[in-house]
Amino acid sequence: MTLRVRNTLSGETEEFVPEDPDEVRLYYCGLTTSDPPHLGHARSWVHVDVMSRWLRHLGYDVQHVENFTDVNEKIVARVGRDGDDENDVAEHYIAEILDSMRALNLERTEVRPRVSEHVPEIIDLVETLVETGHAYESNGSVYFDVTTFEEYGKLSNQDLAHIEEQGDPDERSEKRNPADFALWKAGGVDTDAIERHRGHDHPGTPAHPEGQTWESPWGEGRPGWHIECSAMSMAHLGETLDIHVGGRDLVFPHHENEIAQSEAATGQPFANYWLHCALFEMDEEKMSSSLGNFVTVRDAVAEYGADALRLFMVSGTYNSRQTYSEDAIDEAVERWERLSRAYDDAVAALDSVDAHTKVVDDDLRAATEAARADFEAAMNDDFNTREALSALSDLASALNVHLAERDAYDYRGLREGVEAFETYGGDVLGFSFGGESGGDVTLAEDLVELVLDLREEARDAGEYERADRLRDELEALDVTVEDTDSGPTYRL
RNA sequence: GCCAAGGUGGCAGAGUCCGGCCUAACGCAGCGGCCUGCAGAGCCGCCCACCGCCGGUUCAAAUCCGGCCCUUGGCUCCA
Repeated sequence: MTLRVRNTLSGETEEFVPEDPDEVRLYYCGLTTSDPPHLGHARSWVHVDVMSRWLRHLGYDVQHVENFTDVNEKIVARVGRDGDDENDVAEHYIAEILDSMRALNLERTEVRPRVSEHVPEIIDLVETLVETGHAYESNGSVYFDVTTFEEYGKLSNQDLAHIEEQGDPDERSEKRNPADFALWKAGGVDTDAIERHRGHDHPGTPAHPEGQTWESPWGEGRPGWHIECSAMSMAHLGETLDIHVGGRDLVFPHHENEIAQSEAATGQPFANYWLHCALFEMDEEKMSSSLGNFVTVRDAVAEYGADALRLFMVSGTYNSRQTYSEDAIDEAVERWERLSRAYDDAVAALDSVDAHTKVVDDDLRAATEAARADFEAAMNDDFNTREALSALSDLASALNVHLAERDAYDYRGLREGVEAFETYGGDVLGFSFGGESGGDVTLAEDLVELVLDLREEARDAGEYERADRLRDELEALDVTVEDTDSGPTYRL
């Protein structure tokens, strides 16, 4: 069984073959450090994280690079509100981004390059493009000449002549063609752009915030938007990437331009597989920072927990848009409860069984095998996390049936089921089964158990009214009590 | 207008590239039963879709072909 992926470049699902048989070089277009990360970003993060985890599961050494765009007018627009200067603002949001990533249980990426630390590489790349005739200087700015790259438009499947028609010929008189894009921008920041981004929500900020500029062969200036990803990915992963991932909203112009400038400069394919994550929709429009219709990762994790959120994200496939709503997340919370409960119950049963038991449940073992095979097949089919999740649900059902209908447990069967949960649900989908208990949790557990002892005394005495009141009071504190044959259990 | 991705049950969302096992998965919600002092969880079962519309190909189509309608994304900063 081999991995197949949907490649935006070809429009087809292809067998995945990395350049190096043991390694996968993956680049993901990261965030601009000017706003708090929201669930839309988290959706892509989680999917890329799962892709990377699956590739590791398949045995590849994954080099996963995700950049921070810390040079941008939007950041300058935040100066005075979120920091004293551009770098300060960027640091502020990078800290929040990293916190959010940790909170979502994302695996750490190998390299997290920043634009501000790669200006020399950017200048080198621009110089190469100028020297080879693919770019030209104009009033201290440098533009990529799209007519010099025959394949321009191949990713977004657009005709250059048509793109040219869309451009505003008056917008930049210094460009040769309307579709040419800036590699290097002369002078300081674009004050119009800053005012646009500032909107009306930044009272009290300086009237004319300064943006940092860098020395270049064309004078003082700032890098263009698209060039950074080419320069940084090449710096860390070489001229040809195996996989380039990003949001579907970046296909044009950003990714198209990355291909043009990179391939024009190196003569090599920039990325062999282009994967695009679809977006969240709220009330039939995408969730985005600029529309203001977002929920921050911080708030969502606090309210629903990382596991329910991750489950919500992977309950759609990465390349299909997904509807965001409170109801949809509530469903994910319920699903997560079901999965984690099945796991917890299986582990508890396993702990109670003698490892030398002769009990064998063929149904359970067969169901576990089937779930494993289904999960593998689903992930290999263009990372179909939705199908994978259903395989995990099937496993949960099989374990529940075993626990509910057998009076003697199959040790090996249970152990295999639990291990499958840990491998596929934990290692691959990134759920934290079993939970973790810190000092406060331990104290809370002791207290809950104390209350439960009192409740058992009441129940034994037939004082159900008092017993139920204790249970209700615990429920009000988010402690769910459940009575079982072997005594009460609870979940925090 | 052009490019791209979609339109599947109350909701959500797979399956469509490689037509038949899809009278449509896994779930959530709802209903009934088992279990239980009760509740919850779990288990068993049920309810709800002829897969946007029209036409075509085929022994056979949600899946292929043609046309149309609608939604979203991109063409300006954006995961």
